Amino acid sequence: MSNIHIFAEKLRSLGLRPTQQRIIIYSLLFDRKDTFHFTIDDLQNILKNTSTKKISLATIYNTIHSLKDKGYLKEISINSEKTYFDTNISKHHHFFDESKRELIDLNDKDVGKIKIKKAVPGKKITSIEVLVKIANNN
Amino acid sequence: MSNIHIFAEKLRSLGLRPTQQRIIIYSLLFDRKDTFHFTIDDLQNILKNTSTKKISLATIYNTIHSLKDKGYLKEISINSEKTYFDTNISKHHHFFDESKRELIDLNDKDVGKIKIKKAVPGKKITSIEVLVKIANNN
DNA sequence: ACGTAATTTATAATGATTCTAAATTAGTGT
DNA sequence: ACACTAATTTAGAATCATTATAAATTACGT
Ligand SMILES: [Mn+2]
Ligand SMILES: [Mn+2]
Ligand SMILES: [Zn+2]
Ligand SMILES: [Zn+2]
Repeated sequence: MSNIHIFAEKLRSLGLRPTQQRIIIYSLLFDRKDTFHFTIDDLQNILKNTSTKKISLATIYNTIHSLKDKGYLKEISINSEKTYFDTNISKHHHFFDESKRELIDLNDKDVGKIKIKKAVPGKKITSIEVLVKIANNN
Repeated sequence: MSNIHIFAEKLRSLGLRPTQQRIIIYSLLFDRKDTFHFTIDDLQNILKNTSTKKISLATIYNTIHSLKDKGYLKEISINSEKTYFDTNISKHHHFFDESKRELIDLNDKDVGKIKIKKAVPGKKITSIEVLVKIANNN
């Protein structure tokens, strides 16, 4: 059973035709052990360097947005300069390394329980996310 | 002692000439009791509706960036659609109302102590920020 | 293989932000 | 008050990321 076939099935199960481009992108994003945090620009560069097949920028955007809409990617806003995507769609938090300007996952268990002592009338909490900025020591 | 004169002195003390445009913007931002969260677009609309003097978009950007660079405004990224600025420069957290798409301050004291149980070698924590998304009940 | 709809692609359009260079204004000295 | 100079404002152009368009290609059921 080749990975490609498995990815093709995954895509099909999402209602997305397993095109060559989607399989290449899907395997780049998900055929790895760890969470992958990336920008569209990152992805474009990696694809340029690792894939023989040229994938247009429009297709990169289309594919990422499809995967995001299907709930397979999370979008993360850290600053106005870049938009990040995250293959870890579970509830979790982040370190942001100000030096390398990259995200590192903080498991939900890595953060103590967060107590919110204020409520807004008529509103309920839908999510709580912590962003921990880090920089080089000294 | 008019407010305008006070604002003029404030600006001067920041190394910014108290021009008519800056005084108008400064008083709009800071002559209020509560924190003000806004986008450039918000500011432009408010100025259009409240000020007789027309202020160019370039000047709005210039002024906001000057104030941000001087540490009098904080920039906040919630999502990729808009960039928010915050007149509250103290360490604090936020509610983000998904319905109204607006920010509400969460005082540092309104959030229980946050314990980060993971460290990154060679890195130190420079800030911890919590974003609590809220939506209409039911 | 054929037909058709889905997808990809090059390219154009958009929108927010930044840049540019000319016009205006604020502060200084007379 | 007037003149001078540097700082600031401004309209408009440039840039950059993202989205839209519409023609070419591909996937897939028949
Ligand atoms: Mn990169
Ligand atoms: Mn608004
Ligand atoms: Zn993550
Ligand atoms: Zn705030």
